[in-house]
Amino acid sequence: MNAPSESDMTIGQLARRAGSDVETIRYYERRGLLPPPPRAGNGYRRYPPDAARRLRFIRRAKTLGFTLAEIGELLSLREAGSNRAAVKQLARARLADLDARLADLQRMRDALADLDQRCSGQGPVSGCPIIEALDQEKTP
Amino acid sequence: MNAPSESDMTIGQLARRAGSDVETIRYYERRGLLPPPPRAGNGYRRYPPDAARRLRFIRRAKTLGFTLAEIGELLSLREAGSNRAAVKQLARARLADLDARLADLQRMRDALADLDQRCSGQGPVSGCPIIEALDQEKTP
DNA sequence: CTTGACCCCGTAGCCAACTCCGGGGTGACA
DNA sequence: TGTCACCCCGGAGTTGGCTACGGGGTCAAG
Repeated sequence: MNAPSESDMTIGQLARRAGSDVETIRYYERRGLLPPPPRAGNGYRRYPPDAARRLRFIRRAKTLGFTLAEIGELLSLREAGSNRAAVKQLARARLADLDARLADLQRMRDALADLDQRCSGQGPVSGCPIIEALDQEKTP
Repeated sequence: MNAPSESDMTIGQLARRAGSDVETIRYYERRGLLPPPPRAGNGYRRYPPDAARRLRFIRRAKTLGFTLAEIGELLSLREAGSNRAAVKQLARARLADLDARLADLQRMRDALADLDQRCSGQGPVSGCPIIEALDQEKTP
């Protein structure tokens, strides 16, 4: 059993099918996100069709902001058939992190947009609201 | 002239006064953000009082999201006494970058918040909306 | 005279997620 | 037989902004 199947792919074929990159796939394997596939006689990796599914899982999880470590956890959870609570906990942690980063960036954006609006863009640097804001203590 | 002044600081004093760190100051010097200060007879750096001002400039610019490279540009612009337009251009570029990152994070956040809300947190992983969303093609 | 805080230097390590390099084997096609 | 795309591997390099390390000098207090 487990004979090489017609539908198996090389790493390049997998990369194309999953919209990924050969080096990235090898990297994920080193990281433990992808199980080492069986090898053909020449040493080439031979991927079963569902390897593409796993790769796409990783890609989608990345678009939600999960780190590779977290994605590894998600994949384990899925395989272990464990409780949904663990998944939700991971999502919650990621959500909290996203909210924190959003708040930080939003604060930057608002402050900078305000300065940008107040800077005419004309005349010498001295007196420029942007430079002045950076230069001196804020007088609240 | 340029004799060591009473008000000069060692690097540690500067760090405390500017709310920074000794190692960070030396790093900024290597990066070219801070000019190499004159040295005392024992080789110690001796900073004039306005070094703290420059350090605080850097710190504030960081809170607006500028990179150290951009902060270096801002400092040069300030010293060169050049046109305000260059400053505004830097601010605009930073603003555009912040907006892009905000949009990206916001998209992640919304998608993840939606999944989180739809996941009961109870029961087995199979059927969990979060895992399912990652697992299969979106059906549009 | 010793302790401890401070200072000097160059270099290496850290984080994430790749990305590239060099050197070498494999396989389909002309 | 050549050539070209593909595959293998281990290891180093990239980005940004620090942070740590090791080994050594300096200085004021006690």
